[in-house]
Amino acid sequence: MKRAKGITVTREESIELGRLGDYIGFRMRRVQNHLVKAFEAATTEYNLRTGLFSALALISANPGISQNQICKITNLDKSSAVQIIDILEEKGHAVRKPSKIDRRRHALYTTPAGEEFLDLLFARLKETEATALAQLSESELNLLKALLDRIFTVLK
Amino acid sequence: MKRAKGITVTREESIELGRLGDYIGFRMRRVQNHLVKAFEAATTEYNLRTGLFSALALISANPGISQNQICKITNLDKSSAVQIIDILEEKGHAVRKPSKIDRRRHALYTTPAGEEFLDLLFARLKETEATALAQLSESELNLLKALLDRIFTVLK
DNA sequence: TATTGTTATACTCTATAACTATA
DNA sequence: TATAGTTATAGAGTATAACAATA
Repeated sequence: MKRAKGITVTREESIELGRLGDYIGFRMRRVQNHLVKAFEAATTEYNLRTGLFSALALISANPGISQNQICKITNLDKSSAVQIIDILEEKGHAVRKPSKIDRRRHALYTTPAGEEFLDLLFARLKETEATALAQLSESELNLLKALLDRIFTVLK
Repeated sequence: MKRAKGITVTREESIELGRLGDYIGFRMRRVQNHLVKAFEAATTEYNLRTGLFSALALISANPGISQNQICKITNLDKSSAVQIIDILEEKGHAVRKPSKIDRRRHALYTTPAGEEFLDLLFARLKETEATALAQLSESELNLLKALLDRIFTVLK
């Protein structure tokens, strides 16, 4: 079963993963790389900046959220958040309004155009994942989610 | 159970993930972010460049491997590979030798120092993952690996 | 003609620090 | 004093294209 670890690059040459193959991190990264690339390929026309999709989705799910709160969830730097919200405002997908509870903050809201765009992006994401995860059954998918959540909960 | 999706940022404010929480990609990224950061924190002293660890591990597992073969496995660009192998050579962890089968290629080999360094890095990785994955049982870990591999096999 | 490795370059993303206005 | 947001800047990573040597 040694072959199972190898990846055939050409007909002749097989490359061993060695110890690398023993780690969850490496296996997750491989899958993650593919999912990210597939989603990027499906959304090249929108030239999505990293973090923009998550930011817009979080604003939609939490009307009035602040830039700082987005940073805390997404591990984004606050200066990157400024750039991303700038883009969202330029494209008319979100707006900054003054916060009523803290005048230092901006309260962020999606626009109708932003919601439409978000629907579109989620549709693309769904297609992307459906293709990638087609080989897993419903219960296996739920299992995978549950395991990932268990790990995440501990890490937090 | 609505609260289960929220992440408490302060005592008062809970942030909803909304539709984002429905996707495997988002859940994997969260976990992946943490694993990567934990490993980086455990190896800051070595100032590891992205891809360097994988490259060294692949050279170790495949003595005589070419730069191009490494690129194919790791999704690294060939110009990035040059930089990484340069660093590995400077630090005395790997060497380029002329390939006997193709004079365009370099055949890459680890040095004893490189193997020692690799042992050290794998030990750090093992500790990192052990902490992160402590809440999963042996069988759950194997299950997670198997599911990730099933997905990867299909993607390839 | 195509591939391996190299070099140079430009672009994106990230990290940092200094600044303002508020708390 | 600390926090939210802004700005500017430098660094790291990635992508691209042009090139030489070899297949």
